[in-house]
Amino acid sequence: MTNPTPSHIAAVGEVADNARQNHLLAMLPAEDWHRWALKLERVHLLRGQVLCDSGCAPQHVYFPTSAVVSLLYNTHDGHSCEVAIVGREGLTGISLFTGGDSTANQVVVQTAGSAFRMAAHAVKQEIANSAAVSSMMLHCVQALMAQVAHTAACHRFQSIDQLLCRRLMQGLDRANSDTLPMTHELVASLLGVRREGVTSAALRLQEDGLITYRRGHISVLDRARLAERARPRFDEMAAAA
Amino acid sequence: MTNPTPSHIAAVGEVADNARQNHLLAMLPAEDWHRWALKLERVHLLRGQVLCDSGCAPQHVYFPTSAVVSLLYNTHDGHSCEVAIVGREGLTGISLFTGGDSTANQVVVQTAGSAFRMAAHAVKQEIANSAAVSSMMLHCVQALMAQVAHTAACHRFQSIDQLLCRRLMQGLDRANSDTLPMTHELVASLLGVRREGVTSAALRLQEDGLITYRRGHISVLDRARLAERARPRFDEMAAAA
DNA sequence: CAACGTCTGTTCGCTGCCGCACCAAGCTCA
DNA sequence: TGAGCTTGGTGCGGCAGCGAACAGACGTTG
Repeated sequence: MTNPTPSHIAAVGEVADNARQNHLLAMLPAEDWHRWALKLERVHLLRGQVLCDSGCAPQHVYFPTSAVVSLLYNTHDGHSCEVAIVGREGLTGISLFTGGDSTANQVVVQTAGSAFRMAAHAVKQEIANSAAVSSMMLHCVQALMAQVAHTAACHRFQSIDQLLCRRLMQGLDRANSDTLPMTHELVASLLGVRREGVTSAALRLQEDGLITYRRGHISVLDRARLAERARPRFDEMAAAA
Repeated sequence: MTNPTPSHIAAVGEVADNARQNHLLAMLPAEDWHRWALKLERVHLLRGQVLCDSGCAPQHVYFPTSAVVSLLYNTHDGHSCEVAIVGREGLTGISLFTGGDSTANQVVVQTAGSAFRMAAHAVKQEIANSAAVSSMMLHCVQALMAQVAHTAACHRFQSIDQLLCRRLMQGLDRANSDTLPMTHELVASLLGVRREGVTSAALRLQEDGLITYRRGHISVLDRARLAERARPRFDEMAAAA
């Protein structure tokens, strides 16, 4: 939407204004940020765009601002499911940091939007030169690990209803509105379940007034009850007792 | 089994002899290893021992040699399942490195055996002072992440049979013999399924000559076919075609 | 405006897993 | 040696999710 800025100075100004919408970039100390603003590039990410394929080394590290991306695990038999989700609170491409030059995960854009990116070689330089930067990466790794472990547990114990609730919450946390741009089909592929399963789960949630939806858009009406429902019923029993 | 060594020098010698059975310790460059031998402590780990509870900061980093430990994810409703497994190829307590001072995961000893450990504060010093050490930690994080992501996918797509095969393979890779010391009940709790489910899966595997077992011990007879069976049948179809 | 492709709703039979209950065969320890 | 706990084997009803197939509704595009 914004026109290309005519001068380099103005471009840097724009970066400064917008890039800090990403929480990680916002937390960078001034001395690092000064260099970073020159090395960051603003990009618009399109839904479905593959930022990094499984088995490949990332070419860039992406810091989403309004975009939301998924980390997908592809099995050798063609199935795939989402193991983590990254929005303005994080970054993609930590394998550049952890050293193995390829990720097991495919990184795909789920919600179109803006992101800032830095080339792989520049990131490696920054990591080597700044303690604050590598500390940032470490926290990111920690958060990602927790998220993936949580996903593993949810995939074992939760019903489709619960998985859907949880996924909607995750999307909501990273979106600007209460409406998420996703079809039942898409949700199904992220959760690793059938489309029909998602449809009937969504119907139940809609009947109960938690969400409403139309062709390709799911709107959350009652976030609190959605969060409650994302957790196993054993909880409710304990709470009721 | 070995008696406590009378002198400090002898103790260091013992550490040098045995600790390097852990692959990470074995790869440390000589200059780092020189310091490490003085800071490492040999411990014998007992089955069921909790090395670090979820929500707590690890007191030590453990480098298993003959022991095998599990990383468990505990849900708030009392369920739990294994998200990763660590043997002589790795270490526990990476959260000391990634910075958040608590892990989401509980670390429990599955197979009794030896390990070497270093106190948390000493580890932090080492990480700060040696590039080789932090590189080692990074690779470890990478490997762990891959393992957890794989677990997430398996929990979604695999049957109990496949989960069992996979878990036996993982155990085997880290054991000294073909016999794993585990009951059906234990396996069930690690996989997050019913004990009966494990029993019937084990029966099938036994009928097919892949394993044999008796009270608390599972022996793998045909590792190749076990590995093959751990993968979804879609693979076999593709391979057959 | 009409045609087409995408998205959602619905059905049916089947399978795998769950929860429960019970029994038999080890192993351990007094 | 015998009591008692642990471990493994079995059966049964029930349900959630799968696979496949089809129909209607929506939106976009020519």
